[in-house]
Amino acid sequence: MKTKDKIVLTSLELFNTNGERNVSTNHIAAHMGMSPGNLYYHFRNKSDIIYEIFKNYELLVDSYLHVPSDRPIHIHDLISYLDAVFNGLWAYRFIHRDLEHLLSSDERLRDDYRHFTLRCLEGIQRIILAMEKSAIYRPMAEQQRKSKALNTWLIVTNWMTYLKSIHVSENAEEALSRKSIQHGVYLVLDYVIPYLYEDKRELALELQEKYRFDGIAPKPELSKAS
Amino acid sequence: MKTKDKIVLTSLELFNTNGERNVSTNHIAAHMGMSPGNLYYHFRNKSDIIYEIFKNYELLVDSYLHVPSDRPIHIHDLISYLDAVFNGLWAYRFIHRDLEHLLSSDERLRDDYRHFTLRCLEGIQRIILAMEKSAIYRPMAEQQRKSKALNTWLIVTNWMTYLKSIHVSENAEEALSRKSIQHGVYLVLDYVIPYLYEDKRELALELQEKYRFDGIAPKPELSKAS
DNA sequence: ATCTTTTTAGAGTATATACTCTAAAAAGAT
DNA sequence: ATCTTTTTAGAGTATATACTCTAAAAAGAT
Repeated sequence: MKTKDKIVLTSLELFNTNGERNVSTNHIAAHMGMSPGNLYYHFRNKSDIIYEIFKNYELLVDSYLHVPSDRPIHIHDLISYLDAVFNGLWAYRFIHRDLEHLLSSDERLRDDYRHFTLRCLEGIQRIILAMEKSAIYRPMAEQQRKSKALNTWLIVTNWMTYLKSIHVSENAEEALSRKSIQHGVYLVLDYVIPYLYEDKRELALELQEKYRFDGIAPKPELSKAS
Repeated sequence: MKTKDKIVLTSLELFNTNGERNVSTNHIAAHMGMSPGNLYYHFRNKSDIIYEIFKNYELLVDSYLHVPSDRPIHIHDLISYLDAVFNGLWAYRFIHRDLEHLLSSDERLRDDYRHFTLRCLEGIQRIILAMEKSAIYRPMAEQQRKSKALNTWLIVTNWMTYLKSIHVSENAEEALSRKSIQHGVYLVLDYVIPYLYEDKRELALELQEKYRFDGIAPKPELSKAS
């Protein structure tokens, strides 16, 4: 593997575990056992590394957010979408956690991210529409479809941040178990299910159950205020 | 007003407009026309300023997230909750935007925020339950109530970040108009309405309509990928 | 009027960070 | 075998930032 690719991989790993803000270019170089000078031979600056990582993420998401063209869409497709989405979210979790700062320090990323978001929202709407056509979703007005897509987006992109914020320990690795990530799928399904036709609901509820994870809120301790 | 309170106010203002990360203690002092030394006379460090701001926010939210004890709950109460929530969100918007970093650099804040979140989730659940009892919401299982509360929380706390991320300009002030903030109310209502009894839906839809704002996604431009 | 406490200014400092520059080593081409 | 290009190490730098320290001014108490 080329040094350049290794830098991207190492950076992603460090960003994910420590947060972009806490990982300097010196850290990345040190972690790879190379000199800072060398790192800067491969990348002009830190933003370029981040940008390249984002581009990979974009590619990943764009690759799976498609309505099947050769056959009607099925409930299982919905599950695969959600699975894929939350896996991607996990693999690039630093992006949504440090989004604010990333966007404010790189105009190019900001632009791309905006388009990426709009593209995803359109994709979700197309999926909803396809579901309506296969008699899975009840038909709805365009405005409603928009709201559904947006709410779904908000839930999905905030899931990582929520999980990190709710856990006691600073150390993300133990807190953010695979299981707790998957509970995101459960939540989105909870949002989706009321709009399904009655005959599909049972299957959906069954599938949903596999994603449930109750160990999220760590302590059932009594809260201070009412 | 005491200098200490002025520091808190100025900091909140600067954090909101520029993001906590981009506002140094030197900036705050300069913006107030005072010396850094003076600022550090009033606050031991930057974290203490942030902590005090958070405590104010906590107080604000805790003050309105209550089920009325003397009368049954009404749909209008729901609207007031949402109005209050989004106003609070706006007034302290830097918190949810820079949450990740704030929590990772202050253990005390981290703990308090966790409790705050759990408290809010419980509050939302209590409101849902009260709505069920006043024959507004259809009755649901506890697990479902939990999911609803959590999804609502995710939508609400991500709304600010979404708005900032989707706008072209770096300058938040023009992008984040009062109107676009309010669209968050519209979205949450969209989530809520299907669970209402039929006879309440029309009123809810009417109330919802006032919060609609279509100018969110700035350009209807064609996206690059399908 | 004098003493004490609070508040302020302003210069200064340690540290981290993103990034540069130069020279040497390694790899590749013919 | 020699030349050219790519890759690397390592020392160094400018800058921002959070925070400290000291001395003086202002405010308050009696």
